[in-house]
This record gives sequence, structure tokens and C-alpha cells, in this order.
Amino acid sequence: MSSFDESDAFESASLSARAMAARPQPYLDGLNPAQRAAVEQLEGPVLMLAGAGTGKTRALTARIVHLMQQGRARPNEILAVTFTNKAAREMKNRVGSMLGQQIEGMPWLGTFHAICVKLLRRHAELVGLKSNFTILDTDDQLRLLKQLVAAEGIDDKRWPARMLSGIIDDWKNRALLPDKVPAADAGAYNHKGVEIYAQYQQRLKDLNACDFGDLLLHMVTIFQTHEDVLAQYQRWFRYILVDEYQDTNVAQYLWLRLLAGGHKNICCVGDDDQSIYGWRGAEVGNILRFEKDFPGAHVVRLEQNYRSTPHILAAASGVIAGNKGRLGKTLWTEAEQGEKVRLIGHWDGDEEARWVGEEIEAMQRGTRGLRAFGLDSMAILVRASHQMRSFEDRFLTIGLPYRVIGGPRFYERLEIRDAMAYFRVVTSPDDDLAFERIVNTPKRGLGDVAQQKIQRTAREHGTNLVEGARILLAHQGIGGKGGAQLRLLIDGIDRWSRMVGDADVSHVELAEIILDESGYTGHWQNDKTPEAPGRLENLKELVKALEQFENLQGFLEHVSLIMDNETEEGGEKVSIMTLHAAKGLEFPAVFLPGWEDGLFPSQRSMDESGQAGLEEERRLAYVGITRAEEICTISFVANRRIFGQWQSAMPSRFIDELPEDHVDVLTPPGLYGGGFGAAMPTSTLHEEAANANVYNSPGWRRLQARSGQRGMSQPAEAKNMTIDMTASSSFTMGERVFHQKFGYGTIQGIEGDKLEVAFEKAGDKKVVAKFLSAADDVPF
DNA sequence: GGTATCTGCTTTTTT
DNA sequence: AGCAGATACC
Repeated sequence: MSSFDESDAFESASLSARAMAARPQPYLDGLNPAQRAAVEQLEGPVLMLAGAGTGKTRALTARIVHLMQQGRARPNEILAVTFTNKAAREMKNRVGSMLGQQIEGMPWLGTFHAICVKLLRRHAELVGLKSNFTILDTDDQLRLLKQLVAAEGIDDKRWPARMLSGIIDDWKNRALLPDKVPAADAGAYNHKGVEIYAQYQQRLKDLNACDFGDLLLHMVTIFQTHEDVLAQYQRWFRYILVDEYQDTNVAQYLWLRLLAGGHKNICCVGDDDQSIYGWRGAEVGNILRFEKDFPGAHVVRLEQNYRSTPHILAAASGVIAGNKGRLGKTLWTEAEQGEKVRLIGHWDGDEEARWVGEEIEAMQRGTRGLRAFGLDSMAILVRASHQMRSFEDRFLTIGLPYRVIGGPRFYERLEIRDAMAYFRVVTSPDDDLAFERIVNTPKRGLGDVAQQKIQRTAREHGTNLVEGARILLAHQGIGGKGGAQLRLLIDGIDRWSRMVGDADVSHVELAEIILDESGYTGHWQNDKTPEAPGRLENLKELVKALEQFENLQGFLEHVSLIMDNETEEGGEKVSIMTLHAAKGLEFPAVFLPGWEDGLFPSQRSMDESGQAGLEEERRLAYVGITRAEEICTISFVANRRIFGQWQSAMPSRFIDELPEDHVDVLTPPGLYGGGFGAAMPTSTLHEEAANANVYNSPGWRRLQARSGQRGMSQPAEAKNMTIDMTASSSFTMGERVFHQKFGYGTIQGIEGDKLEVAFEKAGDKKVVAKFLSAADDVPF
């Protein structure tokens, strides 16, 4: 067998492993040559450059199976890292089914964070933690920072703790401990950033806790400072696989490089063109630099696409070609040409939503020679979540079933966090943040003053808050109603803590007892607000979820790491999600609305990160288009309301980058023939102005040229209605003006482009200049 | 301690 | 516009 040519392979392999290796290899069947190469090149560094839809998960799982069947490594000697739990789960399942049996466990297949927790629990003492440390969520993290910021006497207004939390996250992503923060960052957070960062790390240690960033950072630190520990794992993990390598940050990169440092058997899979998480610390540079980092690396390109039609691929390739510094891939497919990418412009967001709704219904029935698409096979991918609203509104009114993917998660809800804080207090007494959260929830008459007393006592005695409260009570340091309530709470915590190890009380029962006796359930039962029933429902669900775990601790760990909320229920639905959430997914029909400059590419992204920002947006466009299997429909609008203000919009520059030969321009129903007067009965003056803009934009003119006869030519009337937007702020005091809604009025005051107008019917209003026109210009 | 009002902000999000 | 967080007020 040709794949056995690495000579060292069998020296250490057992007889049984060799027997395994002699078995047939059905998992290799059906792999294309590139995939096969990526699977069979087991030794040394391998970079699998896997374009969208090229079967990388398949190759990755085949590689894992191959490693085992070749006897190169036992399942527990393979380190396979993903970013999300979903990806880890999928890989586990696929390895299992490829193997034709449930593997006796791949304990080291998981997310970076899950694997690091496992490692860190074993070596916690090396970074000053106990192995039962708690993992703080962003909520706790922020509260802790707020305390530190307040203690420094910093004006939280000018320097929000949130900002600092972002800065610290960033440092941690870059694997920078407080003493390693570069001088260039010394000015961060009003020159106090580094100092508070150091305090924060100290507080975490005191609390026997760490945040998400620490999970990786601590392991990197341990590996860097304890050669023996590192060597142990370098030997243990005989092969390393990494998914979505383009999304790794510096800390993750260092972690991998350290672990792979011995044998260099590391296989990284990724696609530089799909790097869309730069804003949270991902370094595309990691994947671009791979061959330098690992000299002699085998680079395998997966370029045969099994997902999309040639037109869709060509459109995606055309757009991404605008980026510089790519590793470069050329996707191809054997699929039929199929439909061109469809492009359509609309008047405004509501109309776009209306059209998409109708189109979805039409496609569901099967239309214009296209096959019928089920709702599950269609998705709307937006740049920003606020775009979802108009679609949801519209779909609700027409009764089109939809599901939003990615919104707020179950475990992030208030009541769930409260309940979990109770569990945490009971299972880890040092978890002060959890105690702070529940001490006065439900209300126990323990306000700021009482809580500060507890804090002070705890600090004086160098202990945790529960203990502090106990001491305070013993010394009658707190009286009245609050004191009595605190007594009850502390007694409760003691009682519940004892039950944790009690074999007669299951952890599910215990959870119910805690929520009941603490008065937390009652608190929501007494609450008359409309959301109270839902919250009680969620609490029930939480308790039910507990059944699947051995104990409370196991559950808490699961929750802190696994924040997903996969509640798939009820029938066929159209999916609505952000482009980011869509990565890794695919749909037969995809709608990509909102392709307007400023929205997509996002203005903020370009302002903050310049060319790099634009390129990341472009990759996002690439990700969006490549989600589509058969039909991809891009749309943009002439007018969009942003932050409550109407703005005229220009078609996205990415539209200009779509290769013409692969694009079909559709005619929006409202714009065909007739004039604006007929088509747009509700149009207002500013909208006409905006419209004139769009019709003069390069994007629109090109559309016009392309669409030929089906024309979206600019109606003659529109030209005459063009209003000079720059001149619109040149109103003068006392001038008579017209506003579509408020009617006629007189200018009373001018502040930049905001004008104060006394309307004859509507009274005094502040209005943005572009909503106004000189009274005698009004064309009606 | 609970509510009512005001202010300011507003991309993307996993673990 | 719509929301969250903070402040003001009862």
C-alpha cells in the first residue's frame, strides 16, 4: 500500500494497530485527489487550503479515521480543535459514522476553550488557581471590572468599563499578560488600562476564577514556563488537527505552535478568503504565514466545489479577486451552469422585504422555470442584525414562517444567570461574583450599605463573601429585616451545600430546592409583568436540562463553555441570520439584501480598519455568495432608514465587482415603466432627491446598461426633480419651506443641518435640512 | 426600593 | 427608531 511509505510508522505500532491498518479503507473512496492527498499526508505540517464547499470536513474526518486505522495514534492521542461546539459535535459524529462505530471517545476533540479547561484543571496550581476554578462569563467579567474602575475613581462616563473589557480581551487574544503589554498600548484607557488589567488578574486569582481569554492564556503561560509539562503533551498529542485556522488569534496560534513544536505533525485547515473575525482578534496572518512557521509544510488546495453552480462560484470569485495578499485558490465545479446570480434594486427597505417575501412564496411554489424550494432551503443573510427587523415584520404580516438564527441565547437570559449564580454559590463558596448577584435577588432588603458591610468584613478577614456575611451576622453587625433575611440566605446556602454530596438528593431535586427555598421561583410567581410566565418556563427548562448531567458542577461547566441554544422545532421555515452566523452553512437559495455602501461594506469597518476593514467586508461578501447552492439573489435599496433617519443609499461597491456575465438584473415591479408619480405615490421630496443620487451612481448606471430592454431607466420626470442636496442646508432664517409631513412653515433657527421650523399646522419642530425644500420649489 | 424619565448609542459574536 | 443604562424622583 502506497500510503505506508513513511518508514517510522510501524516501529512503534502494535500488532493490533497493524491489523487495523490492513483493513480496507472505505473512507478514502470518493475522495478527490486533493482531498486524498490531504488525508494521506500524515507526517509533518500540512496546510489544507479548503475553499468554500470543497468538502473540508469530510477530508478532516477522513484524516482522523485514517490516523486511527493506520495505527498512527489512538483516539486519545489525537488533538482536534474547532472553534465552536457545533463544529466539534459534527466532527465527532462524522468520525463515528465513518468508522461505522461509536468511537471509544476522542477526549481531545473539542473547542480551544473546552480543551484548555480540561488541561488547565490538571495544572491550575501552576498559575495560582485551584483545579475547581470557575469560569466567568462576560457579565461577571464586566461587573468585576466596574468595581475596579470605580475603586480607581475613574469617570465611568468617559471611560466605560465596557471599553476596558474590550481592551483586556484584545490583550488576552494577543497573549499579553499585564507585564508584557507593549509601550504603544500604555495609554490605553486613560493610561490606567495596564494597571487595572493587573489588578483584574489578581482579583480573578483571589476568586479562583478565570475568564474565557484566560483559559488559553494560562495554558500558553504554563507551556512557556514549564518545559516538562509542555514536553508531556507534545509527546501525548501525536497528531494535531485544527479547523478554521484562519480564525485563530495570537494566543491560539502560540498554543498550537508550542504543542506541535516536537513532531510538527500539525494539519491546519482553513480558508484565508473566509476570515471574517478580525474584529475579535483573529489573525489572517496566521494562515498566510503557515509555510514560514512550519518550514517544509505540505500545502494542499481543495478547489473542487461540491456546493454551488458555476455562476455562483464565478460571482464569488469575481468579488474576492479584489483582495490583495491572498493565498489564492480557484474554485471549480462539475455542476450545471444553473441560474445567474440575480440582482435587484428596490426603493426602500420595506419594499425590499416585501419583494423577498413574495419571491420566497413564489419560489416555494416553483416559478419562472425554477424548481420548487422548500422554506428550509432558503435563507436571508444580512450584514447587521437590525436589518432583520423589516423582514420579520413583513413575514409576520404575510404569515411566512421564519426562524432567526443566532439571537440571544438561553443561558444569557437574566433568570437563567440568576439561577446559575445560586448553583455556583452552593458549589463554589469562593465565587463572590455569584454571591453578589444573588444576595439581594429576590429583594431581601440588602441594599448597597449592607452589601458594602459584607464586603468590608470579608476583606478584613481575608475570606469570601459568604464567610464574611456569616461573621458579620455572628457579631450582630447587621440588624433589622435585612439581617434576618441574610441569616435565612446563609443558612440556606449552608443547607444546600451539604446536600451537594448527599446521595439521597439528586442534583435535579437539589436545584429545585434551591430555587424554591431561596424564594427565587416565588419572586417570579409574584411578578405581574408579562414576561414573568416565560421566565418561569425557562427555569423549568433549566431544571430539565440538568437531568442530562451527573451533578451540578458538571452542568455549570457545560453551560459556561457551551452557550448554544439549538431548539429546532416546528415545520419548515425560512432562515434569517447575519452573514457571520451563516459561515459554514449552505442553502439552495440565498437572499443577500442590503448591499449598499455604508451598510455593506460597513462604514464603520472601513473607518476603523481602512483597507483591511474593506477586505474583511469583501470576504464577508464572498462568504455570503458561496452559501448559495442554486440561487443567489442580491439586492440593494435607494433609501434606507438608519438610526431613525432616512438616508439615500448608493449600491454597494461590491455590486460593481460582480462579473457581469454571471449576473442577471431583475426588474423591481414598482420601477418598471410609468413614472415615479405613478409608481411611488407616497414618495416625498427627499426621497426624490435620494433617488436622483442612486440613478446617477456608477453602480446603477451599469445596471441600467446591463438590463437593457427590461430597463430601469431613469424616468424623465426624475431628472427634473433632482434637488441639490448640498444646497439644502443653505436655508435662510425666515425662509418659507415645505415638509412632506408637516406642510408649510418658516425657518426659525439653524444649527448645522438641523433646522428649527415653525410649521403652520404642525407647530414648532426640529427637522433635518434635507427633509425640507423651499416652498416655491414644491413640485406638486 | 421601585418607578419614571432622560440620555446616548447604535456591526459582526464565540467561548 | 428603539433600546439599555443611568439618573431622578417618589
